Amino acid sequence: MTRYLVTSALPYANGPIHFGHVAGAYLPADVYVRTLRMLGEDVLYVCGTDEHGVAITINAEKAGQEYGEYVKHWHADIKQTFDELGIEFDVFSGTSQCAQHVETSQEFFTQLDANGFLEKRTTEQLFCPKDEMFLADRYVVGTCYSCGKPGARGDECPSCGTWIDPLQLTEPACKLCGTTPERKATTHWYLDLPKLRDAKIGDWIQNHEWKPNVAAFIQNLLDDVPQRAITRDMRWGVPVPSEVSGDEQDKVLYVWFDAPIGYVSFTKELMAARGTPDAWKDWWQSPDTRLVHFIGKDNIPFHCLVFPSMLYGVQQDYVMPWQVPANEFYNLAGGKFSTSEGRTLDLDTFFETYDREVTRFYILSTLPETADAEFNLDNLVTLNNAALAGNLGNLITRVLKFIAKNNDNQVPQLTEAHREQYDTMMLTDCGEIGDPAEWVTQYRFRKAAETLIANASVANVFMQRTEPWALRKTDPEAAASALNTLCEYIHWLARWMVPFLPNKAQALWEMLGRPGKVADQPWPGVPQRATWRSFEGGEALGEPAALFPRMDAPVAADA
RNA sequence: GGCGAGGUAGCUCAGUUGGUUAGAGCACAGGCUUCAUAAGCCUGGGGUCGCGGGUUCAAGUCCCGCCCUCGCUACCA
Repeated sequence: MTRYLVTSALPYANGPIHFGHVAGAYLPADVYVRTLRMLGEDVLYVCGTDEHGVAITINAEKAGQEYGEYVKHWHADIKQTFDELGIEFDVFSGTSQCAQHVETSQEFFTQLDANGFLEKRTTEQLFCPKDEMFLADRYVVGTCYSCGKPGARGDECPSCGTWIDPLQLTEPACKLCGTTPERKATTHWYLDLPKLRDAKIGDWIQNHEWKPNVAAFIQNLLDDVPQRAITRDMRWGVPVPSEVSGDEQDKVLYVWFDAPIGYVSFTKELMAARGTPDAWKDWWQSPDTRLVHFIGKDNIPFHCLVFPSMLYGVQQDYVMPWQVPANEFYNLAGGKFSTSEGRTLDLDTFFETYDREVTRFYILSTLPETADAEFNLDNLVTLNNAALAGNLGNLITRVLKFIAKNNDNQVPQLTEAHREQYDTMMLTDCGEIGDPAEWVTQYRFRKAAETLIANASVANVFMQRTEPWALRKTDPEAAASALNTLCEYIHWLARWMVPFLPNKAQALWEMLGRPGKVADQPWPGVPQRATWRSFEGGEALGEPAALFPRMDAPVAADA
């Protein structure tokens, strides 16, 4: 049986997560997973924080915290944001916390080495004699040899954008203590991407079907793949396995090497917790698995080239990615979200004013699927008032309050004589609009959200045409039948809403007097004339309430 | 510097492999309705598709040049 193994890019445990991340990799994945589950598919959704790397050690030291303490803080912070937005993983671990991660990463490294896909090389690097450590990447600062300006980092000059070779920096200095570093030889391992490309990955990439924006991105990727160093001289990280390292001391796997392996080790952790420690193989080493990576576009090279190369290179029948529905970037009205530049929203304050699920729906409606898009508060308010409050929400209250007032809050009776006419009226338009899930499975989430609203609109038209408020005076049976039909349709909408608005869907479910969790219902698909009705008439309804209060226009931003 | 994306109605955006009068939502105007969250329904106005060339019977859609905006550049999706 087909299995869907869904991952979202591991967020870096170095700061709060923002809507840009949410829109890029997490919210679409969550909607996808919820939809597949209701469709009856076997799905596993894996994520966790990426907790190694130089940026974390620098910032933890600045904050005066232990590395482990530092990443746990951000792990919890990030997890809370996901909880607030209703993003639910099967496992949300972390690369420094997961018990299986070190062993799994080391196995990858050892196997790649044994299979001839690693190369060991010795080069000169900068070493700080005072701190007694090699100055990897951003641990070294200096004057740019290209533009002559100070402030260049060991990897890149922020002034002119030149990709820096730290050995050539003018007046290099240790970022921690300012000491002038010296050159010292060090040995590292390199992932032989050219060899992996020629062995398999090149053909695989060429022949794989990618989402259009992904295909455009990776087109030139293969021509000039370099070998990449996958080890670093530091202590925070997964140690290079001793059987390979030999005499080399204090070397860890480079963070981008061990991070994606987290997808595998977190799966192992989950299965171990479930008491079936070998079950991870059913997901990672089975031809029945469809591996789907949700990422932002900056992660395309990793997930389309590097990680597949690693999965192939260990030669243990790992699955290759099935789809990589990468999104473009989601900006904050006018510029990008950036924690470091203060272009960000304080989510705690934000959620005091703006409903979480409305926010979730707005982000889904504006996802950067094909091009960069932006988050705009005015548009969020407009979407809420027009589509959610005016269309979907008002449909629900106008029908249910009418029934509460005039039919003792019970589902009105359908008279057989009216069934065909009302089925036709309701289902013809709805059939043309179609099933939101069909768009979800094509990763067209904006279109899916739009389809949900368009379907609600069908019922507003139905009510306008049948006019039950007038009809009940002239033909009560017809009026009851029309209202019965509207109840059926809202019953349908409640299930369609689940992936997009999970809590609102549940609230609606209860207003309809339905027991249990709506998320446990099977996906209803497009209503079919012969089978779509399920109310007998006479069922007690719950208390009708407005699901989507109107919002006031936001106060003009002081930006 | 390298790479990439985008410039389509007032606003936010759709526009498959080039093919009849360029679409949606919001906003705006007029009409209808009163069950409902000043909500709903119907109709309408509004665009020489960034600029200049080219290919073609036919281009928003392909090619060349230019202008503008933005992003990435491997440790912020």
